[in-house]
Amino acid sequence: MEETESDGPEQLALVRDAVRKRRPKPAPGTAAERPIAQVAVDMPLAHLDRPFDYVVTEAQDEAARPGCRVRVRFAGQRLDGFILDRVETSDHTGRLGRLERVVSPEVVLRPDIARLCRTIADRYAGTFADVARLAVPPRHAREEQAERTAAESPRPLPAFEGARWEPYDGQSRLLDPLAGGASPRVCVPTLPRADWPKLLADAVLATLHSRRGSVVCLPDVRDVDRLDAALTAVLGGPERHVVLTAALGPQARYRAFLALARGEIKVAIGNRAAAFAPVHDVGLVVVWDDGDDLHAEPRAPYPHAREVLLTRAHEATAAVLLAGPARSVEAQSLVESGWCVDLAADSDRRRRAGPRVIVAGASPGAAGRDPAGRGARLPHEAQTVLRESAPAGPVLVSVPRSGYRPALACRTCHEPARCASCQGPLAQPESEAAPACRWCGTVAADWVCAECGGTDLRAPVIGERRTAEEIGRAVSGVPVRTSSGDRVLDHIDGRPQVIVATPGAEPVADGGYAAALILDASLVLARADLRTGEEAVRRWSHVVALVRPADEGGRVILVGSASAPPVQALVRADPVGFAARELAERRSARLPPAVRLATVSGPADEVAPLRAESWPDPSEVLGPVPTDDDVVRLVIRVPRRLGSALSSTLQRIQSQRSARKAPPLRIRVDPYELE
DNA sequence: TCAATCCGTATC
DNA sequence: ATACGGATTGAC
Repeated sequence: MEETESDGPEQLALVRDAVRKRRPKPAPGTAAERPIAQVAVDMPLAHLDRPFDYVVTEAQDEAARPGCRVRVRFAGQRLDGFILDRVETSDHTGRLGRLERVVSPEVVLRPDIARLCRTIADRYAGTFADVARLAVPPRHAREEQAERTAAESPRPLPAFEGARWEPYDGQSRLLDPLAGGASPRVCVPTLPRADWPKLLADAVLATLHSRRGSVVCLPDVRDVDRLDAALTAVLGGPERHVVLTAALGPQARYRAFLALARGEIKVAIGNRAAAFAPVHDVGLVVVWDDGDDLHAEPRAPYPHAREVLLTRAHEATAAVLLAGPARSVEAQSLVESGWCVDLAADSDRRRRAGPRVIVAGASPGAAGRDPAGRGARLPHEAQTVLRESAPAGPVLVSVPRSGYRPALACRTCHEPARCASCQGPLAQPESEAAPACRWCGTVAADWVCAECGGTDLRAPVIGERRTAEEIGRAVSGVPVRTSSGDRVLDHIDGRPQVIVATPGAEPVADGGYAAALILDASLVLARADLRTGEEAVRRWSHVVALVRPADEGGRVILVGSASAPPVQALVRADPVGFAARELAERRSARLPPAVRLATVSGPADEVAPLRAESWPDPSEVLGPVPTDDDVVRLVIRVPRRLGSALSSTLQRIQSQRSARKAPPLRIRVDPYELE
């Protein structure tokens, strides 16, 4: 602390004396200043989810910084933990134990990230320890000790320029404020053929101009790779950002993590786990394609990267950029509440940027009779476009399912075909292969329908491989390739070729696709899920975004029913209008994000009594209804303003259970899917 | 009257 | 999870 004229030496001495008197005299061997460490112990029990105090010895004093890893004795066991804070006194009345060991002085869980973990744990009715495990990768001691090459004198930061952001009015509404240290919050539906990695990189660069860092979450590794390349180009080299993904392996992952934790690098990109990246002075958080379910963590307490980053932006007063070719209902909700500004390009511009979208084939009536669109799967119009466009460049064919004939049914009674030995579903994995069980692999040699005695099979669902065969017959002289699952094509050149791809596996084409076919739309829309429509628009928007604009001949043929709202959203190039409509429906159906909803799953005799819990008022308790096996599910929904009350009630239920040694129930707050 | 055991509760 | 304390039980 600096001495000022009013704080003379005498006054300082008085203050020091007062402090000394208030503090109990440190026992010999304990740290002179702030001898108490508040420790978050790595302990999954909900009723122990709070800090515990330990004494810091004199020898540990220097290394035992808030945020570092320690080892402590807790209830007779040796456990790992993080120091949350160092304080003068403890509220604990009993005897304090000592830190057994300071594992390393490295600050891996800074107080601001610890606070974020706490907020997220509370929002999702989980424990701090579970969230901290997502935030801090396992230690790699060798990497920590590695002698590091002295940082080269950094190249000057390139100037940012707003040309790419012009359609969204982004220079004045995003980039300039970011560079000036402000924190705008925006939602951007990117235009078809937009160079979105560069758009995101521009925003990161502008933020760096205010000496602030950025955190960017993208759903899958291919998206991360694309942004990685764009950042290298836009930031003038690879040294100003790091990639944080599980695919890196433990050592490289920890190296990237340390560079951020030490403040050497201020830009982190990666998949959902990167949301907690210890970027210093975070000025911007970005979520690309926030509607992709890969942003939802599959481990308890199932946080969503978008919610983590929105929380982080709120706590750190950082800017927010939600971008993607479509718009999630959650993002639309943020726009309508005024929390985010909509940077959508005007609709005329949006229409001109995209291909012409034509609906073909199955009339509404036909779709009702035959959701698989049998016979009309590749209608005449689609074949014409395929033949006309193929000479002009690559054509993308999007099919919802991978494999060859991924499902089989009885030709006579249409019942799904089942395995004779285990009742599993039958499928034909390859062109020449016999039908076999997808569960046990048993080949169904002489299949007989258990319902009607029929012996002929039909395929109500066609996978990408068989589609490629059909396309190959329809167009000759053009190579047909597939991209799906574990055999994904990342990128193709602009020569004439047909690519049959499943959602998320579409390669980027040089110069854009001349045309795209979207097949089996009615099959996709037949699913009865909360997000069926939203998900269809999201996936199809990705396809549309890869095709040349209409004035360069770009066309998209969607085979399905023209009257379905998701199809209309595509034809009218209006993903925002669709999201607004979905949100209105969620409001009237009282579903998230219009309300806060939680599910509690577990054994029937343990879940059923929870109906009588003192839930927040007002609330609706639905069920319990049986799910699989012996598990039932209870649904509780409350107005959004009571969301934190609902979460704390759920936390109390888990605490009371863990205190009496009952196993935790499966609790999900705003689950991604809800049949 | 005292040790062995059980059960509930706290875990710093 | 373990560990401790108080209550309970059973044998002398």
